[in-house]
This record gives sequence, structure tokens and C-alpha cells, in this order.
Amino acid sequence: MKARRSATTRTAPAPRATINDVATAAGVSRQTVTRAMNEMPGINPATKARVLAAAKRLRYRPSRFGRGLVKPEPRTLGLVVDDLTNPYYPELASAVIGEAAKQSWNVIVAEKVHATDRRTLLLEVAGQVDAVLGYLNDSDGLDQLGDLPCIQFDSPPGSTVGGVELDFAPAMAELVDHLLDRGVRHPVLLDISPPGSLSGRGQCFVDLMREHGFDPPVTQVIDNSMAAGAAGCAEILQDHPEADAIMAFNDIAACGTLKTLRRAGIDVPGQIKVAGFDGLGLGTYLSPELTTLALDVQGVAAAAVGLALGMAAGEIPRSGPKARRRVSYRLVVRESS
Amino acid sequence: MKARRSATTRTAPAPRATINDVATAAGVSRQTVTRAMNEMPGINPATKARVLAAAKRLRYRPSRFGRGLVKPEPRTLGLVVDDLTNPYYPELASAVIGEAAKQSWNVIVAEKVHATDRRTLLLEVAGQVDAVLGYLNDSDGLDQLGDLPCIQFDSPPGSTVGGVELDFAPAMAELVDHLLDRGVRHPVLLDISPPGSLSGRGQCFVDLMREHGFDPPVTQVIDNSMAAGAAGCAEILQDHPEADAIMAFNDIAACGTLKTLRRAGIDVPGQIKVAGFDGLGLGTYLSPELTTLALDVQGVAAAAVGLALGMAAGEIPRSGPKARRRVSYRLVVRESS
DNA sequence: TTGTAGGCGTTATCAT
DNA sequence: ATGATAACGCCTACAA
Repeated sequence: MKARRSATTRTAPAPRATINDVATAAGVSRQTVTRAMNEMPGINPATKARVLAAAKRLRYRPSRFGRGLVKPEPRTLGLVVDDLTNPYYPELASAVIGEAAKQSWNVIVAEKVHATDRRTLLLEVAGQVDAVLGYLNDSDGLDQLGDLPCIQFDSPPGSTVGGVELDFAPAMAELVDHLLDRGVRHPVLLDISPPGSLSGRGQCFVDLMREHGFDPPVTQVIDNSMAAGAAGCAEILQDHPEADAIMAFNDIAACGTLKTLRRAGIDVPGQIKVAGFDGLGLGTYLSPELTTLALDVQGVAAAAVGLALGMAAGEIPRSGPKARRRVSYRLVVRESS
Repeated sequence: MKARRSATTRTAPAPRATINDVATAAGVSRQTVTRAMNEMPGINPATKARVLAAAKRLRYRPSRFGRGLVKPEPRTLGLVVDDLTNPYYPELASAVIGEAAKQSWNVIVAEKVHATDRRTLLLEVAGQVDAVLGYLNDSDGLDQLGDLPCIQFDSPPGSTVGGVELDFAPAMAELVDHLLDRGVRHPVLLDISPPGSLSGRGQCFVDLMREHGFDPPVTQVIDNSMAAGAAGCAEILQDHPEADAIMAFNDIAACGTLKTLRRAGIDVPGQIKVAGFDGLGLGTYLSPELTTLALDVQGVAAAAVGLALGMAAGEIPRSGPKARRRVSYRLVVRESS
């Protein structure tokens, strides 16, 4: 029974007990400790009890590193989001965590908003996981990932990693029909500004409206905050007093829009109809509840986790057509339209 | 240069390259590979380049297990929440992740809602982390944690693990004063039902009102959903038509309350004032914006992460007075009161 | 039923 | 500047 490590020097942070410590304390071999800890057969109940008692006394916890080294089963996913404070991301995160949990995988969640350097963030996360998911782009340092499986949300066609593509066109067509059916004649688009051009969804809205003989004016805002949405709506009221529908580029902006309309005493949907994009739960908290194009978040999560786990298992290539999936939006009509 | 493992049998999932593979490929020793990979000094630039090239070619990624075994620095936190779909938790999670990131710790987020068995959930998370944080109670299986550092949110006095206590009394007193100042004479409490008794916050509200000579009636609802809040408010309108203020047990319920009031055509805050509890960002999305008692989520996260990391480092005891912190709420007056 | 021997992938120490 | 050797904590085979 020799002292473990250097005889407890001073106030060192008390090193964790190892399997050897337990074995020594219980007067058995390491192997017997393993058998006792892991509910394995072929061990004398009395011995087992003695070992477990020793383990408890020494506060023994098996090291995940030692174990991981011997049974290298991938079990941890990294999810990178912008900011959990933006209601979109928690819904995605929840769905991803749920899908991962089904396969007993854990999820490390990282937020870009807390990182000083996005490349470093991704690198640090990558070092702790068996696959990465997220709204990632080249500027996040995708190149540093090496062979680590990676799934990009809203993935552009030529991506070098796996991805989930988001298909909103059919749902947008439904929405346009819906608005026109309800008598809309002066639709306006509230878009986010890549100055000079439109967002993909915005362009789609405009194109569809044009097919029906309307040419919606566009107001653009700087960022995706609710305040920006509110300001954008105020601008619309001023520039386009004839407006009878506002299509917002996402639910948050639509939320700001509703706020401005309420303050202006404008009835929704009576005078102006409002539609959002994303399908956040937030939309049901509002009053009137928000009509929106809802992403199938569950579907996105299932696709992404499926791809990631498949890649980690070596069953799906890291990139190329087999590394891609497509998920749709659907029209959810609520009170605001 | 011997073949690694058994010469690539059939379509096995292609084992990851190890440091040995890289060393062999580059014609150097493992140690030199380590030096090259880890930006260590004392290596010939040419050698380094050759090693890095080999590593890239073989898609070598250092194993976190191998590394963790040698440098056993704790680096991963487990955060257990009920459900990220409830807007309270993402705000907490974001704050925790931010605090953890400051110390280069990662956070595994787990949701009870996705677990069939809460004990199993906690056990699985515990196995992957160096400390656990969460709204946990005995029924989650706190006993299985052994010596793993654990911090409980809203921790009850006698807890056997570390904890953060939430102190709302002073802020509640402020709120009561505020309401009375604004002319409230018929306050009503919308509480969640532990049938027969009141929630801590509810009791506090009632007690304070009584000190001022008012005796608020109480309406209780089943769960913490917005729908329940809306229903509770409807009940209040019927049972207490004289009500001129509703204190809801949380922001979600307050949200439902606002909805019912709007539909009933009741002006807020003109006819009835509404206050919530938690201080969610959600409150600012609503219209009118919600007056609320706001928890200092950042403070909670800082306290919890501080305790957890201190425990993991062996500088703070696992339980007892030194394992506890206290964080306050503050009154945030917005439009609804 | 229990113990012995070996190796998982990495880094640190000490030679060379 | 580079390499050899020895851990780290755990599990699986095999031997006793």
C-alpha cells in the first residue's frame, strides 16, 4: 500500500482518485474495480460491495478521457449559433439537442456573440467534439476544421462541407396567394439590407408578386433587431401610406412592425396585414398572433444531426451531394393577416 | 514503415489517423509531431513544414481523449435546463455560456424535456463534464453525482450541493410601492398552483400588499404556459371585475394576460396595470412592453460559473455556506404599469 | 472469481 | 533540433 503520487504536498487541489486508488483501497486489482463499476458479470457480490464502498469513500469518478481513449465512440456534437438571445436560435438548439439526445449524443453550444475571435471560437469547439453544426461561413474559419464533420445551416450550393438547404419558395408562393386572396393590393416588403440587392426571401416575394401584376416597394433596414423592424415600419407608413400588407424579412422585424402599427392606432389585420418569416414561438406570444412562413426546425435538426452522425460514423461523405439535405418552410396563417 | 493496424480491411469506417501515423509519414518521431502541431519552439522550420503537410494529408486531428489524459485541465460545464423553448432558459443559457467562455470553458446543454428519465439524463451529462449547473432537485438524481461539483439555481436553504439563491423580496417591495403610487386599489395575484398554498413570490406579493392595507384575491393556474396565463386572466376579469392591477407569477403568464386584456378591449395600463416576473427580453417584444421584476441573469451566471470553476479547481468546497451565492431582482418599469 | 499484461493517443522529461 | 522513454486512467484479452 504505497502512497499515491507524491505524499499529499501542502494544499494541492487534491487530485482525483483513480481506478488504481480504488483497487488499492479495496485490496483488489484494477480489473475487479472495472467489473464492479460497470455492472459486469462474474464478480463476487461481496467483493463488488467492498469495491463500490471504497469507490464511494474515495469519491472516485471514472475519467472520461481514460474511457474515451479505450472506447472511442463519438458522442459529442458542437452547435455554433450567433446568439441564444435571438429567439430563433434557442428553437433550433432545442431541436438539435433533442435529436442528438435520441442517439445519446451530447451537444456543446457555443455563441459567436461571446467570442472575440470567431476563428478561435470554432477551433476551440472543434477540439472538443466529433462533429460541428451551425450557421457557419468561411469567415468563421471553416478551413481549420480539417477532417472534422461539419454541417452548415442554410448552406450555399458550392459549399465544401455538409449542409442543410432551406427551401422557402413554395411556402412563399402560398403566402402571396393568401395575401391576394384576402384583398391585398398594395404589398410592401420590409427587407434587411445588403445595400443594393435584396435578401433571397425578399427577392422571392417580389418576384412572385410581380407574377401577379404587383410591384411591391421595398424598405430596407440595417440589422435584424426588433427596433430596426419598428423603424422600418414607421418609414413605410410615411413613404407608402397606401400600404395594406407588410412582408417582414423575419419574425423579429414583424414584431417591431406590429408594435409600430399598434402605436399608430392602425388595425391589424383590418387596415394592414403583416407576415413574418421563421415561425418562431414568439409569434404566438404576440397579439395579434403573427402569420408567418415557418421553418420546419425539427426537420432541419433531424437532417443536420443525421448527416453529422452519419459522417462521424464514416457512412456519409464529408461533402458533396450526399452530404446535403433540403428542408422546407410552410405557411402558418394566424391573426395578423 | 509498418502498416498501421490491420491492413485496411474491407470497408471499415476508416480509423482516424493518429500521431504515430503522422510521425511515420513524415519520417520523424511522435514528439516532433507534437512540437509541430502545438506551435512549440525548438523545431526546424523545414521539419515542421514537412510534419504539418503530412498531418494535413492524413487529415490528422489530435484526440481530445489522449490529450485530456495528459493535461487533465477541466474545461467542460454541463448545464441542465427544462426546455430551451421556454424563453427564460435561453437567456440563462446564454449568460452561462458567456461566463464560461471567458475562462475558455465549454458548455454542454441538456434539456429535461427531451429525456425519458431525468436521472439518466443527469448521469449521462455528468459523465461528460467537470461540473454541473441547473435547476436541479433531488428527483433529478443529485445523489448520483458523487463528488462532481454541482450548482443548483434557486437553491433551497438546506441543499447538499452548491447553489445560487434568488432574492426577490426587495424588488417586490418596490413594485408594490410603484403600483400603489400609480393609484392601484384593487390588485389581484395570478399565481401558479401548488394547490392550497402560494408560490414564494406570490406569498411575498400578498404579504406586502397586506402591509399596505390591501388584501389581493388570488387566482391560480395549472402550469406556466402562456395559455394558462390567458385563461387565468379571463377568470380574473369574471371574478374580480373591479381589478385594476394584475401581478402575474412570471412573464409568460403576464404575456397571456396582456393578450386576454387586449381581446377584451381593456386598456393597459389605463384600466388595468400588469406586471410580470423574470425580466425576459420577451417583455420588450410585447406591446405594451411589460413591467417586470427582472432577475439579474448575468449575475446568476457569473455566480454559478464562479462557484463551479472554483469547485473544479478545488478552491471552493462542494457544499456549505461557501458554496452559496445570492443574486437579486430589480424592478423594471415599462409600459404596462 | 480474480489477476496480469498490454495498449488506446497524447505530452513531458530527459537524453542525444 | 530531435528522439527515446515513461507516464496519464481506463478497458479488453487472456491467464490463473
